[in-house]
Amino acid sequence: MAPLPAKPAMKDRILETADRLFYLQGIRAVGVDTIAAEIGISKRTLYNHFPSKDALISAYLARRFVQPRPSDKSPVDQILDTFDALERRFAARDFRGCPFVNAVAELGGEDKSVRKIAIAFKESRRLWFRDLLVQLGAADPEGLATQLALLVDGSIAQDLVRNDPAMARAAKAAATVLLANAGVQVGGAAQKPQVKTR
Amino acid sequence: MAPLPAKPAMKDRILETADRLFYLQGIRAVGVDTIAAEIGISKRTLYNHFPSKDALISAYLARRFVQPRPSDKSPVDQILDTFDALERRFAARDFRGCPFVNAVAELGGEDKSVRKIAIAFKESRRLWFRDLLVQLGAADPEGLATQLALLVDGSIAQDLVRNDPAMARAAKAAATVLLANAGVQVGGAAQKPQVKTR
DNA sequence: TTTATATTACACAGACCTGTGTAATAGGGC
DNA sequence: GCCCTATTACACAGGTCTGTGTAATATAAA
Repeated sequence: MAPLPAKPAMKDRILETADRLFYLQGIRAVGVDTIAAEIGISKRTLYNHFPSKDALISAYLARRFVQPRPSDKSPVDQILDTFDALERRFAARDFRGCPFVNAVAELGGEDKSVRKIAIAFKESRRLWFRDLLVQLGAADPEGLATQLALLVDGSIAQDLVRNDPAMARAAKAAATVLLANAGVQVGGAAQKPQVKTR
Repeated sequence: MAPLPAKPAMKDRILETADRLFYLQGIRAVGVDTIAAEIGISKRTLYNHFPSKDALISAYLARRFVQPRPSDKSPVDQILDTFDALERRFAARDFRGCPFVNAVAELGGEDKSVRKIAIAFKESRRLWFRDLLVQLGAADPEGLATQLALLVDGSIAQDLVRNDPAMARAAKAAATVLLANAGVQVGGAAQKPQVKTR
């Protein structure tokens, strides 16, 4: 009666490989034959685990949808660490932008399920920022969370094109200013300039 | 001896149509047959004007590389108007992100010429920001120009996924704060808080 | 061993793609 | 009229892609 007979090996291997190839080379650019050949299995086996390439694409994106794990660091450190982590990922040779943005870009807005999971991912990241900002007592946590998300996605898009990890540092610098302006004590002394934005 | 016999009609029509289809549906998703059929010409005619699809792709991206025209508005208005223009484009139904970012995302970083023109475009926009910031006497115009570019690309990526023109307003609000922090007088009174960013 | 399941090799259908070859045709300038 | 160029229709080569059908084979549990 074991619900999982501990035999998810093949399906996981397929997913891992599809993830790597889809992400690095693009979804349309990678055929199922290529994925199967890379693992060393037959195409038939792949289709025994996933009914179609679309199903594999969905599973790929679902696998990429990971929530940031809880941290015991201070909220402001968690926010700023985001940009340090980005910089590290930019420096890695296998970084190729945001898989959700890339999927929407290459599959088109018509693909409903892809857009849906991409929206869900972006919103979950925004809410993660927002909750931390609420803990910090920042002014307008909703708006500021959106702005931080813009900086994240902006640096990702810029790095995708330019291959320049400095984009993450620029985003962090901007985030620092925005946080300080919202009354969050960041590194140095606290300020409350509250520039009016409209 | 007229250098241009005023007969660029066909080539332009091909480019216009390729631009629209490539941008809206993706480059890989649109075949040359589709483009020719959309114009109502034969595929042979298309290949008489462009030697390959790659050439058409390059021409498409080159056509998208437009410099912002000179304006007599104040530099700060030019900067902030950028985000208003973005919001208007987001609201249009035919907006589908940045064509350069999309091209790099779907064609992969291996395609040298595509990446090259994408980098050139991003850098030209950053320099446009930078020159305006120099005119304004802003602190650290280089860094701030990069940050503004991040906000532009971030809002574009977010809108591509979410279809939400409010992303442009959020970017504008963030830009306003960053400008004020750099000592630029924006709408209300000037401030010089100068949050230290490292 | 027997039985059930997973996997394999391999061919193939049907579609789509880029790019070319060719001979007929249209249309404007002289 | 004549000539030149652009365009057309159309077939086709050669490639890739997704997805299926099938019969043989491995593997592991009973």
